[in-house]
Amino acid sequence: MKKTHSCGTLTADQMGEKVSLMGWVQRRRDHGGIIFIDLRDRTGLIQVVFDQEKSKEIFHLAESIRNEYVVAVEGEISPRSQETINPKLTTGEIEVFVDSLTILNSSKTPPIYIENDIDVDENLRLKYRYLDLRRPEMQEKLFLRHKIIKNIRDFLDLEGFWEIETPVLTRSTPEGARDYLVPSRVKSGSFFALPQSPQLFKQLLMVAGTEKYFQIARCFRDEDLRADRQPEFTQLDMEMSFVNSEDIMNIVEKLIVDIFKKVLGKEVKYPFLRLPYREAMSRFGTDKPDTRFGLEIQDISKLVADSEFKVFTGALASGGVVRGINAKGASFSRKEVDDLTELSIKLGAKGLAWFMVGPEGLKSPINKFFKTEQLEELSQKMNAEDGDLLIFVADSQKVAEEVLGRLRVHLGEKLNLISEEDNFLWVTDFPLLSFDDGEKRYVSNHHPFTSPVEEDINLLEEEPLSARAQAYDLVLNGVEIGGGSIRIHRRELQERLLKLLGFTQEESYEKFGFLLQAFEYGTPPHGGIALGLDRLIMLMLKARSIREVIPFPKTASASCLLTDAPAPVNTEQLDELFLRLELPEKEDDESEEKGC
RNA sequence: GGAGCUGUAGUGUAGCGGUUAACAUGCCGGCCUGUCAAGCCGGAGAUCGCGGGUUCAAUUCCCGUCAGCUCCGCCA
Repeated sequence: MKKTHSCGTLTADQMGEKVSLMGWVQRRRDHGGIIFIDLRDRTGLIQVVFDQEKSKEIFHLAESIRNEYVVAVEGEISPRSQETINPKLTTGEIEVFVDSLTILNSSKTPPIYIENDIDVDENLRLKYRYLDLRRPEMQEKLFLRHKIIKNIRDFLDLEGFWEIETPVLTRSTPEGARDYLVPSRVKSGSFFALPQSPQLFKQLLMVAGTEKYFQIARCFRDEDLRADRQPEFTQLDMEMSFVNSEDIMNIVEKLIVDIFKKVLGKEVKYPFLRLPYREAMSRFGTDKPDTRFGLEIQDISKLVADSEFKVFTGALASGGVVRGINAKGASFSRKEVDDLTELSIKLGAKGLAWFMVGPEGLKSPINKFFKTEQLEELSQKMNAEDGDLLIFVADSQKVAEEVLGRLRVHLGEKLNLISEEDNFLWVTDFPLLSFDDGEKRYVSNHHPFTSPVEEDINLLEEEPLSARAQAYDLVLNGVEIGGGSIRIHRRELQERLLKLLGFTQEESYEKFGFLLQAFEYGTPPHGGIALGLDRLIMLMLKARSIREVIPFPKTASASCLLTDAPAPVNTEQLDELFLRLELPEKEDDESEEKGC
């Protein structure tokens, strides 16, 4: 017997046709003399009917069927009588009268319901992921993920990109995230690292003359997890030769517009806003602003400079700033304002100055430190209206931006100001370097292969922090979904950068010699970008976590509840690799010999 | 590494210093020929995450631990 049709695709057009269906039993309704089964496959449900009078034998077999049994049925597509049509089912006008039944497999009662909108511990969903993935909403996610990736491939193919694979076993390079290491058996004592991204290989592909490269690349970073971070994740990795930043941003915009249109049927507005890093920080307090709502940060430093309020003037005197947000229409209670203050302190502020706006103007315990005309000016600058709440942080610029940036998002959510639209933007003009106080050296903001802006190259040695990078981040709804840059393609400049980052010449040659050498053989100017596919798909499908769009994700402690990985290995395996474990003392009973 | 939240039949929840640990759903059995969240009747099912402490008595209070989730650090 062959499956001839899919359950959810059958319509009244096939009326009278004999069909053979195979799938899972969603539900059985046994009325004694007649049994209904909702048969499910990945396309949907259809009702199949067993009539006692048609065949005692088949009917008897049908009585033994339970949920999630896998069955094959043959029968005729029949119309339902008017009263028995089920408008909730796409196949609700028809049903299949069964004249042959085979039970292909039985099933235990599943630990989770195979249906949408279940409210169940994520533990269970992950442990029985194969059942969780049977649920229609998860199947939809798998399908759309497939569609998105297929569209990306089609689009980039038409644009002349070649999909090229790069190694997963590669070498550990300094900078960046913690590497996952893989010991070499053949070269004892040496290790491969799993790639954090195919960065250097894609640059070498440009040296190799491939001009336009892309890859749906699995990347690995051994860092702690978040709702939008997994230790292994998928990037759409791209690189092009003979291009500038604009070229790359343009092609990515086209790509995004194309997949939103083709997969979701949504029109995305473009070109995307380009926001210089400095402006993003001062207006939104973050380098990945959510611009779906207002509540922008205002600077009132000048305005309050000659007030009597020591918290403000003190911060200004030590080189800080006073900045604030008008929480439009917040009309918070005193308790809510106190909670907000507490949150600010948790975020790193020393406190929160606030004014409630009433019909007579600003009201606050700190009113007395300001002259009437100062309050008036403040009102105007902040566009204060009855019912608003003005909040201010006085601190270093860095702290004020950071705290207000977070408060802004918090308020946006609390005040329900965030619209459902998809809001893309580019953040550009990042500083090339920052100074790491802990390590006492300059570190790359993007990565060490990012090219400075041409006219800033001469700043590198005397004023390194002022040099801008030819880098750009793509942000969607306040989530960073990608970043890229124009790369350095000349050995001399790359060596200068590495030196600036604190690498000795020996270290540079040892770690990056292959790249520096490659640059000596006619490397074209090039640049690229990597998009976090899981995050993009999560946002496209309005999922709450990337775990929802990754078939087999890991938990917050980076383990797989389905396979129980990672797991100990036996000593023979370690011996082959010349490895010996030296674990921190901890009463561990019998954790040896598990394997997978 | 740090903080917070959660953990009670298969599942989702309730509960309380002393109970026969409750409800819904699922499961099992019976009845039932038009249901589609089928219905009716009956039944089984819980070492209250784990360990320790306080107490005459702990699922309940305390401490620790494990697991999951969220956030901070970390994530070129």
